[in-house]
This record gives sequence, structure tokens and C-alpha cells, in this order.
Amino acid sequence: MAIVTVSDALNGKGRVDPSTRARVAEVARQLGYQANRHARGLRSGHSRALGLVLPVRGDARSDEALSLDFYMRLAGAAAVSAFSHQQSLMLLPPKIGRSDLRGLALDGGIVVDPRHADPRVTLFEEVGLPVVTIERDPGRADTAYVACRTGEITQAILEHLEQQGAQRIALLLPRVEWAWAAETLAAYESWVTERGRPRVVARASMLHGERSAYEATTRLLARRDSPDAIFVLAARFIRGVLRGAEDAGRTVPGSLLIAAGVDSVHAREGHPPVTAWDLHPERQAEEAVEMLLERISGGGAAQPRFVVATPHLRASTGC
Amino acid sequence: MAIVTVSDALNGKGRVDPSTRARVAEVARQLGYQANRHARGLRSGHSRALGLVLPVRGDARSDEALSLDFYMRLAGAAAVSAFSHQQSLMLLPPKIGRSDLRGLALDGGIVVDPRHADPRVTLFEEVGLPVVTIERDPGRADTAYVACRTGEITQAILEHLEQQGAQRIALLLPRVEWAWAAETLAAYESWVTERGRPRVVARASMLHGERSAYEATTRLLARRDSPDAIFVLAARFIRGVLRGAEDAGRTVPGSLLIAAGVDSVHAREGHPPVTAWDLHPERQAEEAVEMLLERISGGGAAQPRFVVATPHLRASTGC
DNA sequence: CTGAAAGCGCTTACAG
DNA sequence: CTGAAAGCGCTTACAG
Repeated sequence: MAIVTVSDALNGKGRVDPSTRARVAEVARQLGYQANRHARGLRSGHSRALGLVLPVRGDARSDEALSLDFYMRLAGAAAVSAFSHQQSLMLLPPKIGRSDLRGLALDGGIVVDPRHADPRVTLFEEVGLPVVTIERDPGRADTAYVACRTGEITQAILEHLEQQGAQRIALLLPRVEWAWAAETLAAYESWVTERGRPRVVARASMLHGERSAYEATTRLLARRDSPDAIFVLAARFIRGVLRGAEDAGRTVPGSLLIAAGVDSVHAREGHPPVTAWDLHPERQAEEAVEMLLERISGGGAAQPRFVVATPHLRASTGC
Repeated sequence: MAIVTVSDALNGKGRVDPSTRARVAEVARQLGYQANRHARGLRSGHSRALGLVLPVRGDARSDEALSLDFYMRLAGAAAVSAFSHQQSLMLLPPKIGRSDLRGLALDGGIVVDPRHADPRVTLFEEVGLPVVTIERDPGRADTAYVACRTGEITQAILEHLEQQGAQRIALLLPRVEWAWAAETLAAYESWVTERGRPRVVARASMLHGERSAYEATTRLLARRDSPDAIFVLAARFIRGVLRGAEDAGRTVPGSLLIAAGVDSVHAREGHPPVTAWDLHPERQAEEAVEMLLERISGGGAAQPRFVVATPHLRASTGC
């Protein structure tokens, strides 16, 4: 039997007789044969390796570890998912250069939480590599992405808070250009407008998340017309909001409801535990891997894929 | 100029004249030339790729995200460190088979927090790949590893607690066969014996960390001769211990001191914040990468490398 | 110090 | 449906 036949049998090329293929597969299994990655890559021009770029962490040391359970779940699932498609997953450092990327021989990349016109997405494009982002890059129209339906989640959270008795719901947003933050704000604004509710929007910085959220909460609760519910967007704000409420003499959920737009350790282990929507980073990773593989094999249009978020109702909203 | 010369110049082989080398380097820079990874790998037999295996996560969904900031810091630093050595870092799924590993064309692997005679370490060895573990595999004598000096850390923590007034220090251990747990216990026992202090050891399970730690704490504090300090080993126990103390009517640090053997979100953001020792996962990752590269290039004996932990003194011990 | 040849192990493109 | 040849882009081993 010629080498070609073995190669084609193992790679599922149609030209091989089924019985030949079965025989080859059996022997390969017995011998534990695996095609040499480099030989295959050299000849075929693809690597079967995907790159994963996680968001750049803030400079503040104390801050960097704060929202990481989301990314850890995502990265782990991306590795498992890539392997199930016979691909490997390369973890890229947050700061990569163009020549780094060239030398890596990747087939494509996944960029998580891109900023506005994220330069790391540009890098992939310049090198001619397909790229998929998790969450939309607000500065780009044509990039393939996986995301949650932020508008629907926002509505669901607002309705839950209202159902639990909230009249004046404040929104606490991060000061970043992430798409989901902008979309949440838009959905919030149209919701309060439609219902004739007051619009109360506060901002906190991601870098000193807890402190900044604490200060924002303190300010919110000191107002004459202070809110009776806070919709917190970022995981790292939750502790600050809880402390702010406590120091302002508010009990949760007694005199203040709190809900979060993304689930996290902070929400689950809050004091009290905070109602939050699970964005399922595992599924986002799976979808991103599949979408990227489609793009690598020349697959068509960049239809975004959406992952459905599910609520975890907890004590902070009286559940 | 022959192709060989370019190759040798770029790879720092001694045979090339310095001026030739400089010329080659300059042109390569201008052209953004990077040697093809596959061609290089095929001929030279090495991949310049390292594998990273993080601990298998528990099955319980709520549990898996609990101690992840440590691993996230570690993984990020491993990627950066690998890249600084012109290596790439492959994130491996927790369950890899032998043939997976063969097909990956890795040069070596790092296994984090190996269990007793960890099968994933065995896998690397069977495939003939160098491996370094972060923390020692208690079931192996000869494996290269990076670790903290657990005995010294234990002593430092016990002394700090004593200095802050503790007389009866309990130790709360996980029920796992990790080396650091066993070493902490040994150091604790010799310390209490030397000083004639009572030996109070409790165990909690990693799977339902918070609940299990809560129950253990409740039991500890219900004893007639209940401890006035608890030394908590695992990050995920901290919340349970804090709740247990609160429900037992103990104020921290007023009537109970708490210190943790590893820093984490739980410690930093505890209520009150908990004194903890930072094991510097970033440095552990750097050391592991360097150690692995040494082993790959045939470097000598498997002398373990130690990373120095540093204390973060916080309110839970009256700081 | 530099070069010409061989070859790593596959897959592709061309024949039959 | 199967095969013989060429070649992917480097590095190694051998010459000079």
C-alpha cells in the first residue's frame, strides 16, 4: 500500500475504498500512529492551531484577578473544544506583535472582549488570519463574533427587578468602550423611556473597580430621589456596591435590590448572594471555535452567533 | 549567500562572521522574515511549543470557579514567559490521552498541582517528553518541580498568629493528597509540639469547599476548648470559615484570628479581608518555563526551584 | 568562515 | 480506486 493511500485513508479523503480505510484505521490505532504535525503543516500550509487572546489586564495588581473566573471558564472550554476538533489552542500573551503572530503559524484567532477597533484584531487581519471575537468589537462592522443578546438580557433584568418591587432602577456601567456596555445602556434607556421610569445612570472605572463602584453607589444612595434597585454590569463592581449599600444603611434586599449582568464569584459569594445572569462563557468558547473553523475553511458570511444567558435568582432580589 | 548561512545567522550558530550575521539580521527585520515553524520543526525535531496542564476541576459547577484566580495568573504568566523564550504555550484540556499528546508535537509540559502519582505526568513521561510540575507530585521522587517552601510559610503564619495573640491555633486542611497539604500538616505538627501548643486539625472537602469549611468551622468553634485562631489552607475555604465564625458569634479579628496559606479573591475581598500569603503564581510559572527549557535542552539534574511567598497582612489578624 | 546536497514526513497534483 | 513523483522550507551533516 502506498503512503498516499494511508494519508488519504486517515484524512477521510473520499478516494479510498471503505475496506482499505478501515484496515488502515485499525492498524493506525494499534500502532498509535499520529501524523507528524510539522510534516503535515509544512506541506498543507495549515497548522491546526488556534490562538486565544484574553483581555489585557489592568495595571493595578490587586485588580487583575477580579473578573477572571469568567475568562478561566472560557479558556478551559476553548481548549477542550479545540481539541475535540483536532485543533490545539495556543494561549497568546496580551501584547503580541505582528512578527510574533507570523512566526506562530496559527490558522486563526479568537479575541475576547475586544475594545473599540481592537489593535489585536487588526493584527490578525494584517497577517491574513481569520479572527472571531467574543463580544462584538464596537469599532468594526465586518468581523465575525459570538455574543449574548445584551438587549434582551437587560430587559429581563429590569423586568425582574420591577417584579420584585423596584420603582427606581439605577444602572451602574463601566467606563469602557465595550459593545455590551453600550448596548446595555441603549436597552436600559429605551426601557425606562417606554415605562416612564426615571433614568439613573452612574459610571465606575474598571481599574479600581471595587472602590470606584463603592463611591458611585454612595453617591447614588445619597441622592434625595435615590434608587431602590441597582443594576450592576461588571462583576468587579459587585463588592463595592454591596459595601456602599451597607455603609449607606440600606439592607439588601430589604431596602435595595441588586442584580448583575454577568455571573461571577462576586455575585455567588456576595453578602447576600447577588442575582446575576450567567453568560455561559463555555458555550461562547465552543461557538467561537466552531465559527473560527468555518472561517478557516473558507465558510461564508460572518453571521454573528448568539449564546442564551440564563438567570441565577438569588437573595439580593428577594429570591 | 547560501540559505544555510541565513539559517545559521538567524539561529545564532557560531560559524557565521559577525558582519554577515548583522547584515542578515537587518534584512530579516526589514522583510519581517520569520522561519517557517513547520519546516524548522520537521527538520530539527523540536516544536518550540510547551504544554500547560491545569488541575482537573471538580464536577460541581458552582465549585469550579472558586480558586481560579491563582491559575489564571499562572497561565497568563506562563504564556508571556514562554513567548519571551520564543516558545509558544499550548493550553491542554484536563483530560488528554497518550495519542493526543503524541500528535501535538510538544517539546515538554508543565503540570500544575499534580495529584499523587498524577497520571498526566506519567503520560508525558511515557511519550518521552520532559515535564516539570508546579508543586511537587507526592507520589514521585525524580520529577523536576517548582514549589514554595511550605514548611517555612507555615511557620511564618503560625508565628504571625501567635504574635497577634493566638494561643490555640487550629489548622483547616483540604482532604487531598497534594504535597503542600501534607507538608503544611507536618510543619504545623512539629511547631505545636515544640511550643507545647494544642494540636487542632480539621479537614474540609475541596468539592463543596465553602459548605464543607463552614461545617468544619462550626464544629471547631462549638468545642469547649475552641481555637482562637484558624489557619486556613485552601482559598475556597475562606468564605465558609468567615461565615462559620459569624454564625458562631465570633468577631474577626476580635475573638477569632484567621489567616490563609494562599492569597486569593476570597482573602482579599473577605469580610473582613483575610491575611494571606501570596505564592506568586507568576513567578512559579516563569521558573517552571525556564526549568522546562533547561530539561528540554538536556540540562542536568532536577534540582527543585523554590519561589518565595510574601505575606499580605490584613484585618483578619488585626492588621 | 561559507556552500552544495540530502532529507525531515507528510500532502498535493498528476497518472493510470 | 490506487500509485509514483515532486516538493513544502527549513536544518543537519559533510565538504572545502
